[in-house]
Amino acid sequence: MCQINLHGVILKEKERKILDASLKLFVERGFHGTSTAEIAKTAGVATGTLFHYFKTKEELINRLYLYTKESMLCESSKHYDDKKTFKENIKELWLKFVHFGINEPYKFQFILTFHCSPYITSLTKEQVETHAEGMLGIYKNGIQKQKIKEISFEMIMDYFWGNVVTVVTHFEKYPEKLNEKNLDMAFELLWDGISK
Amino acid sequence: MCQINLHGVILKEKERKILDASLKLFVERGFHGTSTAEIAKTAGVATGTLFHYFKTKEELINRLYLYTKESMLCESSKHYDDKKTFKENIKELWLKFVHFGINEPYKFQFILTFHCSPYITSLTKEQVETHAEGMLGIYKNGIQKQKIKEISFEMIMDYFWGNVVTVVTHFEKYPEKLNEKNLDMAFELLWDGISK
DNA sequence: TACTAAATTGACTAATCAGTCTATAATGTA
DNA sequence: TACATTATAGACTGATTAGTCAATTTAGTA
Repeated sequence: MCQINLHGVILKEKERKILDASLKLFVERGFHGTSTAEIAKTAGVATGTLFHYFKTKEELINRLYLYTKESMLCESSKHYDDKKTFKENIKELWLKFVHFGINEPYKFQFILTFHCSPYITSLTKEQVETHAEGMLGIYKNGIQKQKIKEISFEMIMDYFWGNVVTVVTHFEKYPEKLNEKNLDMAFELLWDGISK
Repeated sequence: MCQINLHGVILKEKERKILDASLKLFVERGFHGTSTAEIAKTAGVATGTLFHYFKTKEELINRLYLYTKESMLCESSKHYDDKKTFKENIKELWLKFVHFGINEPYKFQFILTFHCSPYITSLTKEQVETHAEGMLGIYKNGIQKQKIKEISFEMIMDYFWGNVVTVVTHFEKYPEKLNEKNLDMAFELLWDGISK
């Protein structure tokens, strides 16, 4: 459900093609390494059409950021489930991100590369809730139940996200190793690190 | 000792200034986002001088990669010390990388950003030994002494390096949190993850 | 000193860039 | 149908780019 619209706005077909072409090219060659002419050509539209939908190249990358980040977050918006153990709750969230990274490598890489870049305005960043939302509930719960170490929320957050990135990158590098057993082992590295 | 020369070749002063200016600008604005004119201006030389030392912009970034990566590796070339415990050995290596990242944020960020970029040729990558060298000895030792989990070397390597990146990035974001206690806690996250 | 090679300069160039503009086609609406 | 709005196209433009080149200075050597 959460695929063709962005903040509730349905994307036109050519707009979509431009975003998809940009995603591929920005990841492969970077922002300045990709010309608007190349994007238009890859998307199969004229440059005029590109600038009809996106006023500037910067607006294009900002809209692309919203597009990719929402695509990731809508996969992982679930909240804490009391019927499952604490560890299972964390693992579920972890797996959602890891699967997103594996199934959508371009979107994942784009978020990684550009979430700290100067082209993405702070206004854009404010428009998407961070992936911290899901984690905050889990963190409070974990501290309260004394399941996780007494480490600051910021540290756990960065550690959790860093672990997701590591694991996704690892299985991208060694795709033949991707199976449930290795995925479980990778999660244990994280879990044994943060749990008491 | 290992600062002004590169593969034993001593750098001329202007060559040095060009590399330093490039490092700053490439990290801040990216490869294509930085013009050779800007680099020359920042370095205080003419564009002709830049192209006298570096045939092309690509050669410049490749030499810069060698320069930064050697700068990192020469800080951490020590081998396994049997007088210390296994954990202490790992921690020492870990701290070397973390300190490098904190003390040389531009070099660290440059390596992070460009080690997977298409501008760095595979020939260049072959010229610097990977940071795997120091780790391999530790890994074999750890498996043999049954101190670490039975996980593939590649996974442990990626996990170790991912952790270094996470920790450096974290303390860059929250510099007020940088102290020995928090550094120790950060290491425990890694250690408890990989140790049996 | 006299000669050579290397270092340094900055004006210059062909190519490429983001973005514009005018014309035309498609779509919606009354 | 008649009219207005939106979508699409691609040639075009002024600015910027990586890299060149001829002229000049500096450094090394005999």
